[in-house]
Amino acid sequence: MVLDCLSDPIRLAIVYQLAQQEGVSSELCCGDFNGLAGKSNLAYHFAKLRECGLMQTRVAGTNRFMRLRREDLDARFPGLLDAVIKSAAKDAERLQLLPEGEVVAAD
Amino acid sequence: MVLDCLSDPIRLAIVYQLAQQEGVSSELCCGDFNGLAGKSNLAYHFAKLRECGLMQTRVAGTNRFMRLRREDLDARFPGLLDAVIKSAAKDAERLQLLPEGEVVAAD
DNA sequence: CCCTATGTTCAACGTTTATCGAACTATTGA
DNA sequence: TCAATAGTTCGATAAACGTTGAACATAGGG
Repeated sequence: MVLDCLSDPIRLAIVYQLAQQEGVSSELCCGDFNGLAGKSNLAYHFAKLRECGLMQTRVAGTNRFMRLRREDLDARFPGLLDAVIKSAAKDAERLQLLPEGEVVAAD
Repeated sequence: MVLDCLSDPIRLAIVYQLAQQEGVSSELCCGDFNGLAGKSNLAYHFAKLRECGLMQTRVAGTNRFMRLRREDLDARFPGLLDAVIKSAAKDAERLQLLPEGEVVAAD
């Protein structure tokens, strides 16, 4: 179930952004992901991520703040989250570097 | 793509059995997985696993021997395969131990 | 040379999935 | 109180997925 959840590009991006917040506020609210998809689509993905235990939601007024369930995940799937995030980081690097290289060359 | 591949229970079982062969022959042939699904269904899953670079096929006579592409995977997704296999092992343990406990108690 | 065993390919199917817009709930601020 | 903001829920739709059986290819043994 967790692997299936992580295999969707939008959900992986959500998890990745949440992981980058670890050590800072550890939290992001729904609106912070508006660039990834429409609101109703995001709510769908949030529900899936919650269902399989990947994240947790805290309601504060009209906002919902979400965070990774890092400890539970590391206990049940040791090393998995780190490996996935590290791979996602490598991909993000590649995807950012390659187009820049072409744009600069075309200038 | 790799995560999507690993998120199917049959493909995960295939990868898991292949991982257990590492250090022994490192290979299994199609027929060794007949318990998991029908032949044509297995061929479909084999193709998916090959497509995303998880395994490799060697043809020998009327048999096809498959092996994990461990080195390539560890290079591109460090720690991922190990984490997934370790988690699968924990699950296999749970699934085997729980029923046995009840059978022994009912004896 | 045929027959069997091993796998793949193809077409069909039912199910699940992601996506969208519209309607809805609830909270905040004027 | 009214309007705006932040999210969720629902229904519909199109695409992708897993599964199956039948037909096909190919190698090995009698």
